[in-house]
Amino acid sequence: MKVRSVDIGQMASASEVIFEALREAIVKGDLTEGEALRQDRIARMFNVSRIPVREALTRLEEQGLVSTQRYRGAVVTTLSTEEVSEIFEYRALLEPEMLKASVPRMTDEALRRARQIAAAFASEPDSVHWGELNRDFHYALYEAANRPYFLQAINAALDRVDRYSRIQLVMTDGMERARREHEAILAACEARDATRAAELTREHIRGAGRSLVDFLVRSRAERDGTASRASA
Amino acid sequence: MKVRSVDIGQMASASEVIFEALREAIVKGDLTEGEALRQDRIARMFNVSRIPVREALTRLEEQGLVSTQRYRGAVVTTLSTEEVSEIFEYRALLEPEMLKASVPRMTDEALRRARQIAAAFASEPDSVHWGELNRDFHYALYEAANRPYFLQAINAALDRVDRYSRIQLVMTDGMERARREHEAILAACEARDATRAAELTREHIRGAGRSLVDFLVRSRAERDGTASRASA
DNA sequence: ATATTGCAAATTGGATCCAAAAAACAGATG
DNA sequence: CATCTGTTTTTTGGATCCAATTTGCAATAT
Repeated sequence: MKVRSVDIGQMASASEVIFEALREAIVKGDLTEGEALRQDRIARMFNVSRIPVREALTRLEEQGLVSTQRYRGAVVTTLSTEEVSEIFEYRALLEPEMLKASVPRMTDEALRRARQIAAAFASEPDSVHWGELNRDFHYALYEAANRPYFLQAINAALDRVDRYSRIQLVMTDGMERARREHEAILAACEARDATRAAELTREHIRGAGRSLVDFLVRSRAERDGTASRASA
Repeated sequence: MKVRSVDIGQMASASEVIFEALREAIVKGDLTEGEALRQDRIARMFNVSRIPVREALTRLEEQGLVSTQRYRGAVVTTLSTEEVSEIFEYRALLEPEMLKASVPRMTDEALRRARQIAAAFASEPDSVHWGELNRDFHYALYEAANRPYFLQAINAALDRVDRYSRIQLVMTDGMERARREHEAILAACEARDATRAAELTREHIRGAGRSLVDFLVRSRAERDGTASRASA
């Protein structure tokens, strides 16, 4: 009898493992902006040579999560407030369009899943899994649009600003507000009102962007202020 | 006397050179879809080891220009008609927005440059530099918007579909039509009518997308037809 | 004390070598 | 003849080694 082997998912390559680990660490904010990523150190952490580490860093650079200078190594990218603002404008353009395409095609099953995730938001007001849930929620809404390129673009944008969003969410009332807005967007989807869902999404993103930029401007001004006082 | 060294632009790394060369070859269509990219062969072409070649291929994969399978190497990406269509929708969303932001900020100098490039279109109906000119034209129009992330996103999308566009342009009346539409967009910019310029751009891209997808569907159907006849 | 110069250490980019996997091929078997 | 099987060849992923460059630091000069 032929036993179909179960190895559907290939054993991941070393560089893949490292790439995913670093990517998650950066997105979640465990690696802070400006932090240097030494090839040798990372290689030892994973018990591999520097070669797969370099491949992972190359990919991260291509995604804009780290920036490297020749012979000087890689550091976690720091986004200026202008860049954060631009990325939110970008999301505010793409995501409503995505949702508009998705709503007419969403199955009841997809709506149920989205509602389930929305419920999880309410029950878990701590921010540990917030980013994860946020992704899942948006993914559940956008999935039916069946636009892989759009989805990838949206995810890339999310990756870049996620760590900033997380900081802001816990420091302000952002979490409660996001929960309410998600609820409204989901309700519009359930009512099959694509236009309204898109409009709400646009405002949701614009609002989140504004308050994040605001938060960054203030906290950076303060930091620079104390820094200059300290150095003076 | 202090002589400021002149090496403003660092000597490019080997992987950078290879990356740019392969990228251009793929975008221009010199490397055709599905073509295998052997590390060893490329390494010998550039007189380097496989290491910088692998870095270049990793970057190309991250940009979606090649796709690799573990232990099986890299091939130039083939886009389905659905993917081409989606990328044009994406461009049709981003580029008008970009232009709308750009028009109010365009200097007379920028307009002059754009007009100069538009003139070059007319004088050089051959398609050799068409893609190049097309990029330059759009870049001249979008530059003033001062949105690097949008620009990068647009360029990435252009890179993916450029080689298909080029084929279609020479096979149909696309070149003449594009020239006319560019003229109209530029006129709207010169009249500082951002809304109209954006609308024309959207239709320009939508139209180009439709006719390209149409062209691809037909030429691929024919190819598969002859192929199956040949193999039968 | 501060700026400058000349090593030494740390770090990266690339070359060479080796192991693992896939593809190509040849012979055996139904 | 098609198919299976074992072997050889090709090709990729990763380890180790070396060269080029930057960085840290000490000694010196101003």
